Amino acid sequence: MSTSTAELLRRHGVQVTAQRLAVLAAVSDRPHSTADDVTQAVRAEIGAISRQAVYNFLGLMADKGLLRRIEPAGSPARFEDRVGDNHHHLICRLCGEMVDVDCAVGEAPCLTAAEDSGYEIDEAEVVYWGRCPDCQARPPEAGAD
Amino acid sequence: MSTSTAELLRRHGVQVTAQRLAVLAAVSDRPHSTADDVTQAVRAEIGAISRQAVYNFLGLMADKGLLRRIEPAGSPARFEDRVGDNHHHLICRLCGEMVDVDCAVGEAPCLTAAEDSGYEIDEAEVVYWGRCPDCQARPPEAGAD
DNA sequence: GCCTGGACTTGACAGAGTCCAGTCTTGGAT
DNA sequence: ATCCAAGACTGGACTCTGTCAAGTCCAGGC
Repeated sequence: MSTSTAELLRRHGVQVTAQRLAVLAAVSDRPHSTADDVTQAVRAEIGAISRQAVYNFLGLMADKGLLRRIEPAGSPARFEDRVGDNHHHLICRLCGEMVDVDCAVGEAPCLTAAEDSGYEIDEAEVVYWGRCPDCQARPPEAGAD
Repeated sequence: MSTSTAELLRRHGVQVTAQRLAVLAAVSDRPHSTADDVTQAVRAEIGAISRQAVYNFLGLMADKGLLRRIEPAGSPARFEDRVGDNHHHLICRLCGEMVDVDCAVGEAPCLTAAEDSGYEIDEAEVVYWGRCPDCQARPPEAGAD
């Protein structure tokens, strides 16, 4: 798939490098990765990359709309390559695990505010908060250990 | 109203101090304030307070459900004393200005995810992104000046 | 094979928030 | 009214994310 990934980048006027392909592969392999997760993964894959290169490229891709940046409360920014559809996220309050939730409506903005206060709204971002199955199963952690 | 504010705190088993009353007053006066905004306001009001005291108390109040903490992407945490209802926020992408939007449903979670993946959902957080009236009126800022 | 713009690296820096040790204050008990 | 202990406040160091800037290196067009 790397070939078509490279194609995709060139088509968007973005130069292709080994680092960039590895970053995209990492995000694709582990959706909802943080910049740091990506850096680790890329280093495991191609040996080395600078923090800055990762930040630059992730930011560039997010600007181009080829990656989506998610910034949940209390967490560093996360990235995913599922773009173009308008899905939302479900996040566990305890462990931070995040999963995708399809949007019933399908296109952004998928909700209309009751009163827009004169704002020109282009997106309704929805985050569902709760407890994931694992954290429900293993709940209180009452000072055990 | 400070008297009843003090009452409220005691009723929740929270000690009352001049700093705390000033912090609550500041948040009440300027909803959507950041911790730093609050610190500035309190210093103007009672002379001095430490950053730490502000963070501790805001966190405590948020835990008790007496204040609500909002953490929009790209912004430090903001606080408001409008709790108990389930309203949402409308944020300007350009200037960061934030306004409240009433929730049509009224209680959390106000939306049901299409597929909950086994999660136990307790809140649906909605953020509307757009451009505020001011930024629409004064748009491109095309490298002027 | 050369050249130039863009990508990468390194290191310093900034903003937001937390941790910790010591001191001071609140508010219940005497 | 005074004393005392819990817990609030202070100041400073520290961590974590992310950004800026200067210099070097490489992709890809000629």
